Amino acid sequence: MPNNNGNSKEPARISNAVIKRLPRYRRYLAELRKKGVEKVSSNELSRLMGYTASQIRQDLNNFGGFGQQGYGYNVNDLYGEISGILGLDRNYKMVIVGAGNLGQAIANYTYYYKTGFIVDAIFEVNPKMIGLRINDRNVLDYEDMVPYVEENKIDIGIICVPKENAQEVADKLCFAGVSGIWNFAPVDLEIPPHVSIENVHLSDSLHSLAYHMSKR
Amino acid sequence: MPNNNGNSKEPARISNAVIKRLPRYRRYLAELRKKGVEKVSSNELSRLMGYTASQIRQDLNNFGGFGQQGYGYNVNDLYGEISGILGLDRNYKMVIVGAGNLGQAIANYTYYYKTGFIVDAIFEVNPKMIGLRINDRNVLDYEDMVPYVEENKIDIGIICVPKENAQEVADKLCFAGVSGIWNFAPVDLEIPPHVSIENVHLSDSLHSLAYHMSKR
DNA sequence: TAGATTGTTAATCGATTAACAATC
DNA sequence: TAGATTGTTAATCGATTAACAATC
Repeated sequence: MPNNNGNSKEPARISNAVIKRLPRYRRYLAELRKKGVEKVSSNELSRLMGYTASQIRQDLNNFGGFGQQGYGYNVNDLYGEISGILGLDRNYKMVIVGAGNLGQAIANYTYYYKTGFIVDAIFEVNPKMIGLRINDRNVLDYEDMVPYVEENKIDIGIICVPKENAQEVADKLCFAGVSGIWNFAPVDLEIPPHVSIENVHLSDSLHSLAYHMSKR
Repeated sequence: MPNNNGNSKEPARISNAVIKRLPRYRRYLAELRKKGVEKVSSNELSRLMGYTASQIRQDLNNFGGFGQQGYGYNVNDLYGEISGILGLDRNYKMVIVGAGNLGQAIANYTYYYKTGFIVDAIFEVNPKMIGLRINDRNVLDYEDMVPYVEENKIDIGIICVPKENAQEVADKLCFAGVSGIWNFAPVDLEIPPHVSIENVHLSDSLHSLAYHMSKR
């Protein structure tokens, strides 16, 4: 039964540390599944992933008792449960804003599409690009973004514009009704509380790599 | 004076949580500097960044007493100190492995170049791409990667190949002597202890966005 | 049944926050 | 000097690990 703090209506608040580990669990379970492994114990997962067995059991028990004493966890079932917890049992409609290098790279990825994240269109201000097609999606005029997002019930806006314009784009996307923003601009954006945001700060990532490299 | 656990030779081990915040401090300080702001207190930074003033002072004091009682922190100086701590006071030579969408996108970024991260070459297995130029860099044969990395004293290898090939690429890069790996493949790589690794797991990022979106 | 392994409580560890003396 | 704000110690909070009874 899900741990819900003794209140049978409200689910317990899950810490961000746990949430960040879920996609990783899912990757390892996908791997095991592909290899035809049927069951896995917290101890085996521990050896594989480097978390303690205790942490693995704690993490999973935030969401329910998916295992069986004396047996372990069924790989397939657990994979399905985690996919469900992550919200991967539905599709997400996305738009990319900014058809520069990064926007194009993301548009050309087929991986997301395969897993239910569907890029619907790409918006751009540069008139030379408007009307082109990238990986079968239309490059549309940024001016038309708000009505498009409204009419097509877009779920996620992917921000691939220079940092100077990122906040304005975020404001428009939120106004138009997205419920998630995937931000690649190297700034922190202000977002209304009902919208989720996930940042991919590539420069921050590179800088922390530099830190670790220089401290040796 | 740097906090060094009472041992004057060994610097204190800095927690990863702190290190991950450093690039963000640096971004905000860069912003302030650009605006011509001369000094900033932990309280002002707190309001700006959303960390507690106490945490900011603790974080900075891991590395030294950069502030002045009754005054605060000099923006320029602190920016320089943090840049130095991150190891951004030198250049890094990099190679990209994999000239697909992501590899090309990274090659086309000029931002890294400006800040001392220099893409030297791009390696690819596809013979149709070898010999092309992307943003003024040569696309070279993957077969020639190891001697190239050795001869040119490459610091960082950027892995932009499919996940099936990522470990092999990492092994070769480490053998050839890189000291850092920036991994974009959605797998966890085994790396010798003297090499640093930073992962950009885009699918994990998207999946945690999906989690937050579905829990509302 | 006996052995294995979970679910869960308790103990530990580490990170964040609060408080305040030092000092510019 | 008085006021402001740091540097730093102590208190609190939360996350991880250990332990073990429950149970398949």
